[in-house]
Amino acid sequence: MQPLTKRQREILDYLNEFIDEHGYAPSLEEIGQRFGLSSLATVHKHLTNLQDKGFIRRAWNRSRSVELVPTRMGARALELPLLGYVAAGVPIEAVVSAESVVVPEELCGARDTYALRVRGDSMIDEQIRDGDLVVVEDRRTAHNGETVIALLDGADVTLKKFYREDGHIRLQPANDAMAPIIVSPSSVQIQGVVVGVMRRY
Amino acid sequence: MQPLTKRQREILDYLNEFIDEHGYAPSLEEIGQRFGLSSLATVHKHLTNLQDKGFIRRAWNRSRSVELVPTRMGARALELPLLGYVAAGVPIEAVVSAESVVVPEELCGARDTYALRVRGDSMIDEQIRDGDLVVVEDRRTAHNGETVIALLDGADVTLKKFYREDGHIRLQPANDAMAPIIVSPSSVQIQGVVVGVMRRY
DNA sequence: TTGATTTTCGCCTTTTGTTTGCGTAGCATG
DNA sequence: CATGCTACGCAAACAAAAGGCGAAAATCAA
Repeated sequence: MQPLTKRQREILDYLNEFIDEHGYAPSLEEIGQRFGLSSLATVHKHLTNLQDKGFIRRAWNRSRSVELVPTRMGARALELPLLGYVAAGVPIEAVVSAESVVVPEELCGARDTYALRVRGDSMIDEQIRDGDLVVVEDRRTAHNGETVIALLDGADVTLKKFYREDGHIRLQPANDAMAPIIVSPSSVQIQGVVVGVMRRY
Repeated sequence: MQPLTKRQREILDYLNEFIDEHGYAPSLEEIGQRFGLSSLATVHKHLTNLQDKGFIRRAWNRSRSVELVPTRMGARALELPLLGYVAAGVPIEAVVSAESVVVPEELCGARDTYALRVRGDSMIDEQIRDGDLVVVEDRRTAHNGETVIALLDGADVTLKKFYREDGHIRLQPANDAMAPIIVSPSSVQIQGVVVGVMRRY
């Protein structure tokens, strides 16, 4: 969508306002009157320009047929670093200036947030599949039932559901074919908590 | 992207601010006035440099045609209309100016795209759960295995996997507890194809 | 058909962007 | 130190787009 000039912006704003108020578009004359234009040709030219730039649509030769095309731009989103893969092994190497992903602000946590690509089907029953992108909020503690990025004995990193039970921590894969990992609180380190999932077909 | 000089940074910031405030770009003279430059050539040269370094785009010889190229922050994302719920019943009422959702551009299809909130667990085995947001590309045809929004007999709308088999269409829920729907091609109308999924915890 | 509305056609003025030529200052390099 | 490069600046001439006019033609809806 191309940028507007001052006049075009004024007219577009007026169209917006008028349609919002009346439920239908103004006639050429009403527009001209609003802006003190004595020639409808001028108005018509403006509308044509707005149409060329993709801000409105018009049915040919129909009264009050201008339609605002949804602008759908300028939305709030953040570009999060894509730090690597998660499943097993040691995926989170804080590679500087690696890839990055655009994520809607609503999907991000309050604190530092990053993204990881999921490898394998260990969380399949939690509706997280191979290839999905998980949005991870960087924190060191988790509540029961949350999906976490956990570091085991300073070595392996996995994506599991987190449960604190008496005397130990249970890391539960959401997959019947896999067994839970039960460890002492001292040997597990929470790296982050999954706050969002994104998938592309 | 190459680094900016001090002056270029100032001008880029001003462009940002002006466009954000007015909805259109400043003219060369307005820029020059803001910075106390008496020659438009100076302004012009700055804009050319900014363009060469990839921070702005300009249409040739067009008024107020400078456009900021999306930088790291506030990255490329679209605001798609959230048209309602999908599961069964008739969810897609093209409610104007209803809610909307911010979706990364990468998740959107090429054509018109909108979002729906998923109700129920009919697609649970496809890793789409109750409450998820599906990004739907508006089209009328689908390939085998794609997840589609289908309209049955002009009445019910459902979210199913699509299979064209000899003589009929099979709409397959991804849930063992549910039976597939088998209908003739004439009584099913594809409304759109799911191209993305988003979930927030 | 008639009245309301939109399109189109010249022609004009104003606004805006582009180009060329010239000049200064800072900085790095050979 | 001279040389060349880049950033930054001025002024004027020019070209094109944007904004505007009035009238006539074309279209649509009632």
